[in-house]
Amino acid sequence: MGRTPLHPEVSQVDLQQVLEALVDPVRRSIVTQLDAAGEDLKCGSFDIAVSKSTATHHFKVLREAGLIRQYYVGTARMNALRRAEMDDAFPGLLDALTTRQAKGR
Amino acid sequence: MGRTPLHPEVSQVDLQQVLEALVDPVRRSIVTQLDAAGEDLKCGSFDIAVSKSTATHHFKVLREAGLIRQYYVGTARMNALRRAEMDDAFPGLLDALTTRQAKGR
DNA sequence: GCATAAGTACGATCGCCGTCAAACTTTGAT
DNA sequence: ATCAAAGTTTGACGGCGATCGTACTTATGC
Repeated sequence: MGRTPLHPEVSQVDLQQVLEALVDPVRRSIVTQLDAAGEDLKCGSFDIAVSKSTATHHFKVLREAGLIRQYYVGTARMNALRRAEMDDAFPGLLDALTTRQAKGR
Repeated sequence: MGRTPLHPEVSQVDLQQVLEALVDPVRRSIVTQLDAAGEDLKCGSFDIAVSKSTATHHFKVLREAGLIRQYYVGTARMNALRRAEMDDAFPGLLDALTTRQAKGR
């Protein structure tokens, strides 16, 4: 497995790429689950209804958009929401999507 | 032409539909131009690099997502940003996209 | 009435994106 | 050493959406 995956600086990511990442319901669900958990989660512990290979794809898109940071712990790949950095680069965006109001709708 | 086009209540629109509308750069540009103008604009006065039929399609998507309200004035179709209603339904979302910071990136 | 302006409606095309299965890799446990 | 667990990689497939041109509709102005 690739030792440490590539992570962009959030300053290198543009709004377009972030929105393309967040428009997919599976990926947005990953983000909200991470936000709700308040801790890093391994890929396998998300509640998403897709195959493993599809999940890998979604995590990659989120990582390349600067939304999550990934690192290995044994065989497990952990996922961390890059909240502070995203809030700094795109103020209010994640807030607008992780509100209970937003998740309900 | 259809006299008065259909407009959903914002309460009938879900976040998924709004994001799908806003993820397209042409449509997001329409929204930011409306926001910057601070007044209603006719379809023809937007700075977008697509054909008229494509433009019609984009305005329809924005209208059905509850983002704009359309009405006729003569042969011109006017477009109004439904700011207050969207802010009420999805707090902070439009703010996050119309910030100068967001537009620059 | 006629021409022009401003959009709309309708197909058709084309590329991208989400999806999966299958084969593979790496790590940890027995 | 083997085996299982957890992801990754690759290739293929299918559907949806952005785009355009053409033909059509409606209103305004002369």
